[in-house]
Formats: sequence, structure tokens, C-alpha cells
Amino acid sequence: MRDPEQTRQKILEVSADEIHRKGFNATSLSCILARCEISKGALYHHFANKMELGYAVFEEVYAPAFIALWQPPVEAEDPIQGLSDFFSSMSKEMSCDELVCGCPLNNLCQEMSGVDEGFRIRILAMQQQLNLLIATNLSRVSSQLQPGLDFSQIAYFIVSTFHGSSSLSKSSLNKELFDKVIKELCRYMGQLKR
Amino acid sequence: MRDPEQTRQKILEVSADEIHRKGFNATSLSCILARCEISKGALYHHFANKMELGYAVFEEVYAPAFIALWQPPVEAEDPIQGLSDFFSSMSKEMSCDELVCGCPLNNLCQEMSGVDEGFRIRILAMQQQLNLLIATNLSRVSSQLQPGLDFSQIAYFIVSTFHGSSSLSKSSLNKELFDKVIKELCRYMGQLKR
DNA sequence: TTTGCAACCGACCTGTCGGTCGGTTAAACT
DNA sequence: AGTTTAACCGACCGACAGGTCGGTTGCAAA
Repeated sequence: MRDPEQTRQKILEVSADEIHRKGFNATSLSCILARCEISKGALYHHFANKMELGYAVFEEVYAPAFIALWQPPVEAEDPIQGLSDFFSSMSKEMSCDELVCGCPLNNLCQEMSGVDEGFRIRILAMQQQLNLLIATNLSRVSSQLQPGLDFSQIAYFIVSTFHGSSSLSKSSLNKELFDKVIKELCRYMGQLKR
Repeated sequence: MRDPEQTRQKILEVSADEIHRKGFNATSLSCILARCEISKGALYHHFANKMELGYAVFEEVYAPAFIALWQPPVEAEDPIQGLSDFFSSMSKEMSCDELVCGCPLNNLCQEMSGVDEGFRIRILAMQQQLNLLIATNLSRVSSQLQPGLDFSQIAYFIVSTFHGSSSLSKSSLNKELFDKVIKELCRYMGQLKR
């Protein structure tokens, strides 16, 4: 009946969802407790405080999910095509509600980077890891790309644009503007090829 | 001695700075009162509540400043060159502290769009106004650009990338990554020309 | 000079937040 | 069966938020 590991996972899962939707500060513990149907004591048995809970959500939920999301398209034979399909499928398959929540990494970056050092270093590490992932896979197929390109620069550019486009859909509440940016992003990426 | 209009302006100015640095929710009225050296009664004499203060800051401080910032580069003879210089000068002339605060419009978009309808519609209107500004000025020089371009799409793309790059500097605490993205953005914009 | 009112003051209110802690329960081991 | 301890409970706490309101002050018109 009692299953501490399951309790912990439930807390992480619910917290991840709440933080994704509302942001870290706007997420209240009482709301998490209600959804998990546990007491405050249970939560504080598993996590020292709200910050540590936030770090755990980042490391055990967001980070793995983030890599699992980006790795397949980037490691495709043709990463340019992989990323184009990846972005395009988002506007098609994601519901408006999901889209409006944005990327958890970018959300936390905006909200927490300037406020908490623990979040900042974790977010930065994740961004650098993603950048390396994209840049190395672009250089892998560099023979098919235009000469003289800075792959790290391009990787940061692509991710920045993607995050910026997520921001747009938050205010427009629909996919239209998001689609526009993604279209142009795909056009840009296509131009990287010879 | 008493100058209600000056008091009001002071409140708006200080609030704009606080909201820019900390975000809307994290900005406390008591902090604004302390910096303005006024009482809570004075603030609530001029503004109905915190939300209305936020709206006033947006409309009377952010929006005019935003237009004043973007209009000159976009309305230059060569808007592509104007925007390139505009972005490049940011990384050179802005201090790290300023850069890390990000664009007030984008910050509020991320924080408030999903939470408050009043903010959302104001932010969206501003984004559309900026988009129109850029798109019309690109079409103005369309004879110098490649054929078949969607100017609105390009305008949203440019702004999205810029906002995304601001996000990057928040976690890295330096200009390096911001510079990288801006460099690539300028390279992209250069390719729009014939 | 008196009067009216906008401008301003600040003590106080209510609600919610993250966090604490003494107590209870269930399960594993001796 | 008795003992220990991790797991969990929930009443309670202080801090601080936004917001209220009766009272005071200064200026301008009558």
C-alpha cells in the first residue's frame, strides 16, 4: 500500500506539469498536494524545500524529456530535414493548449535564471548540451552544407528562434504566428544546404 | 510642492523599471513605494490596483519606448542594414546587466499572456504593430530583395529570434551567446537581399 | 477667511505562501 | 509479539502580499 518511490514520482510528475503551466513561483505547494492527494508532510519528507523540488523536477523530468525530444530529429541521417520535420510536426500535432505552455526549459530560463543561481547553472548546462548536440550533428553532414558555416552559432540561432516563436503563440493563443516563424525557420535551414 | 502629475509619472517610471527587472508578479508595491518615497495611499489614489498600474506602465512607458526604439532602424533607407546595425549596437553598447533584463515586451509576454487577458491583448497588439512596421518597410525596398518573400513571416521571424537570443543571455550572464545569435541573424538578413 | 476637495498618509485587514513539528501509521526485522 | 523506523499526517506559524479606509494636509476658489 505504501510506496514511497511511487509517491515521489507522483510529486515530480504533478509538479512538472504545474510548473510547466504556471511557472515555478506561481506554482503553489498546496495545489500540488491536492492533485497528488497527499499531505504537506509527505512532500517535505521527500524534498527539503520548494527549490529542491524544482531542481529535482528539472533534472529528473525536464532534462531527460528534453533530450529524448531533440535527439531523434537531430541524429537523423539528414539533421536539417529531421529538424524541419520536427518543428513542422509540432504545429500540426500539438494542441493549442500545449503550444501555449511553451518549452519548459525556455520558460524556466526566462523566469528563474536571473533569480536563482541553482536554476541558472542547470538551465545553462542544458542549453549548452543541446547546442553541442545540434552543432556536432550539423558538422557530421558538413560536406552537404555550405562552406564556412559556424555550426555552434547556427545551433544557438535555431533554438533561439524556436523559443522566440513559442513566446508568440502565448499572446496570440493560436498556431498561426508560430507556424509563420517555423515556416521561415525551415526555409532558413534549407538554405544551409549546398 | 504637491504635483500629482509628477507623482504619477514617478510611480510609472519606477514601476516600469521594477517590472522590467523582476517581472510583474515579483514586483511588490512596497518596493515601488520605497523607491518613490510615497505612501500606499498615494499610489492607490492614482491607480485602482496593481493590474491597472501594470496596464498603465505598458501603455504609457513600454509601448512608446518600444516604438521609439524600433522605428528608426526600420525606417532607415535600408531597413536590412538599419536592423543589422540596431542589433549589433545592442551587444556593443548595452551593459551586461541591461542585456540580462531582456525586452520588457517579451518578458511580459512570457509571464502574463497566459494569466491575464488584459495584458495579453495589449502585448499582442504591440507585436502586431511591430510586425506591420517591419513588414511594410521591407516591402518598401522589395525591389532590392529576393523575389517571393513573405514579409510578415520574415518580420515575425526576426523578432522571434531576437527575443530568443535575449533569453539566452539571461542564463549565460554574458553577451557571448547573444552575440552569436545576433551575428547569424545579421547573416540571415543579408541573404534576403538580391 | 473660510470652505471644499484632490492629494496623500499609514495603520490595519485578509488571504496565501513556504515551511515546521509533534504525533500517527504501516511495515520490516528480531 | 515487540520494537524500530521510514513514511506520512495536518494543525499551526511567521512573513509578506495586495488592498482598504478613516484621517490629515495643502492649495485654490468663493
